[in-house]
Amino acid sequence: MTRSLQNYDLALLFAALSDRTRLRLLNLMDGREVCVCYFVEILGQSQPKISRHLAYLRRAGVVAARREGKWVHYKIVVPTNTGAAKILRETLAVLREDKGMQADLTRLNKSCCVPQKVSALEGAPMPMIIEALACSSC
Amino acid sequence: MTRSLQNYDLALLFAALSDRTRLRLLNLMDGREVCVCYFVEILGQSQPKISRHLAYLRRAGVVAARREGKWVHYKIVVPTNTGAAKILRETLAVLREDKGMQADLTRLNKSCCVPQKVSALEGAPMPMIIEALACSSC
DNA sequence: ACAATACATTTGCTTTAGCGTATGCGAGGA
DNA sequence: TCCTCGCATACGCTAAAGCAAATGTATTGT
Repeated sequence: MTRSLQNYDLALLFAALSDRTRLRLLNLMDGREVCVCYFVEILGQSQPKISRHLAYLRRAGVVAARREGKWVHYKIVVPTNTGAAKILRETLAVLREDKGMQADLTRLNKSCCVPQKVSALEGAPMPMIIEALACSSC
Repeated sequence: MTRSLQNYDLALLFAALSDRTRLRLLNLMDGREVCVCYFVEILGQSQPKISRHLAYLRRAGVVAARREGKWVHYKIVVPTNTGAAKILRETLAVLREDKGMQADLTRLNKSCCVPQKVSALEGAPMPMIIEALACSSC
């Protein structure tokens, strides 16, 4: 059914999406489960900063974390609210048209296909393609 | 064409949408051009507060103001960016399902159909239905 | 058990958001 | 011209966001 939870807190979702760094993180997670170390490497920003923004996204219920040994993987969680889900998916679609976002993805692909070239990523688990974002209604 | 301006500042749009009061204002403007005095009356909040939030929405390019004598009317401006437009329209759709938002609209209809019953609105221009938000592609 | 790795969290700081109160400004009306 | 109305903005404050730097905490390797 196309029913949504009553009175979904849209403002909270938008607050999570209102920061460029967080949008870059979401763009990197679009269709993928990504290890934190990649975020740090690709965005070229401090690890605590990345971690804080990921925590923000987690508290807003937009992403989920999964531990695997030393590493932690993040992926997008599509909201159960139908409208919020559409908004998130449309957001990702808009990000795909942004040059900076495309550049981030290019660097991610370069890094993960030849991780040994990026010393910081030696032995890091590769980003994994997931289908959780398949468009169900838009 | 379905082309969008490169690198639209999504974060700015989301910042504008990340506040409950601003979402209530947008909901009242959904398909309507509304005079500021109605916002003050319906939301039951101070005039400067309403005015500041309207200014925030204006700076984000989400609404436009039109002066008519002493009164100022506000209406939603759908972004030229295709994706941003979809996000805004979907946002309005989600708001329509919110009980609080529905209550706001009920009060707006009551106030504007019998403005003489609300002393604060004596002589105020009525909200005007507009078609600017007609769904063009969603 | 000890050290190193990969993240998370705390601390201290600066910036910005949001609010109430007071004030400014443009458009009528007397 | 002065006053009032409708709205916008400035001011002073408090709370929250965002950052860098330091510290804490699992997990793994030795």
